[in-house]
Amino acid sequence: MALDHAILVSLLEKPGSGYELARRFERSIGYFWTATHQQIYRVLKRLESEGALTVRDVPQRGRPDKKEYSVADPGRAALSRWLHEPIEPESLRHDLAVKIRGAAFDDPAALIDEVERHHQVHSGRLAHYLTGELRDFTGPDAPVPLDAGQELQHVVLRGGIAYERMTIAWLDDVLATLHTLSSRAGLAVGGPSAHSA
Amino acid sequence: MALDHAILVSLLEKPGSGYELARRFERSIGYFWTATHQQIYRVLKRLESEGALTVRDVPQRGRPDKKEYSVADPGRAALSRWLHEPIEPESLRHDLAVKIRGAAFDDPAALIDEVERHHQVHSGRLAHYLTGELRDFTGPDAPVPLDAGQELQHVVLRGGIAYERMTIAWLDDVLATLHTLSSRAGLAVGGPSAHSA
DNA sequence: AAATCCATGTAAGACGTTACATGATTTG
DNA sequence: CAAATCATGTAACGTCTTACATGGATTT
Repeated sequence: MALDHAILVSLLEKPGSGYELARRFERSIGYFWTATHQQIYRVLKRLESEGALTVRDVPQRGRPDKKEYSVADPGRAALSRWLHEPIEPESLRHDLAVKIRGAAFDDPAALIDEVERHHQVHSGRLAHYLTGELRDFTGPDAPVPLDAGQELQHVVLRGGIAYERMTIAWLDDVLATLHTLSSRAGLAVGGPSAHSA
Repeated sequence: MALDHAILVSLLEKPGSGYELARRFERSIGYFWTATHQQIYRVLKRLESEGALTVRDVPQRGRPDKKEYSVADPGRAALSRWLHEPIEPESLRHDLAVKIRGAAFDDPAALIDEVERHHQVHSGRLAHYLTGELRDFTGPDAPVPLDAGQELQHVVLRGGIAYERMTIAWLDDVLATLHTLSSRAGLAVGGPSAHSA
């Protein structure tokens, strides 16, 4: 289960509360793993009961107290064990691709808006990643040289950037295909004036 | 739930048994959605009980009988409804990226073998996709012109090909980063002969 | 006054994985 | 004769998602 390990890595990078972890999963860690706060709270509890984490109650003024979790030695050891185990290359689950193949049995043109919406979302993510890259790794305020942890974070971020660029190019390809098919649909072999069923 | 819809699309493309679907999920549909035979049998039963599918018992000689499922009108309607609903752009779950970030707290060089193994798997998938593309869409035996369904299958396959190419390039980047870090680890600022802790 | 943020949680249900089970036929 | 292929399923368990619930502080 990689959620355990993703949480351990994130807490090693910086201790924090369940709420803070949930925010990180919307940002940097979220580039490659998603989780909701419900999942996170459950796993934090389990990892603490297993001794992998320690908690510290942090009272706050004007805010609910928070529980700050840190990685304990057994947690670090469990992570290290996992790092040395081989894992399966992941398999995709891509709803949009199911839709595209399904469109053959419906109206392909009806998918155009949906694909354009996905295009916008991915363009937004790319812009966000590029901003983060400039801020943390390649801009004038970035540390020089980067330490090992930062180099590794950077190469993961480059993966996210490459993924978004590839996806955007593919969505352009999909849009071109859908446009071709819908203009083709109006035409029979003899030309625009041909009879239709 | 996209497994329902992936099964409906696959059965619209060609009716078949649970076993045959499981094989397809290892191949063409599996480019973008995975499922095991246990999941498939459960969903087939449910879809049939809901009236979305019809079954036909096909006796076979020297083999267990099979149940051939086809999509009924309510199933087609359910698929069409889903096609017109917006879906969320998917979020990644990439174990290897978790490992790469985790490597900062362990030995980055220990990841090299694992990354090379993933590289090989993705290279194999790419070769497999390219073979399929040549056979079905771009080679001399492919139909000309392709119909709408084939064009849509092809654009999805192009997505799989782009994904594998992007991933392979990224894994090269990861390997270069890991090699740089492990050669750097042996060196202190003053050069190879510097003292170590 | 309403919405959003911080901060934590419970509960129910859907979904997915792994292991187990059967049995004939074909291939090596 | 052993292993793989075809074909279907059950059971148990683990994970993930969605909805519900609370309550003060801050922002609009």
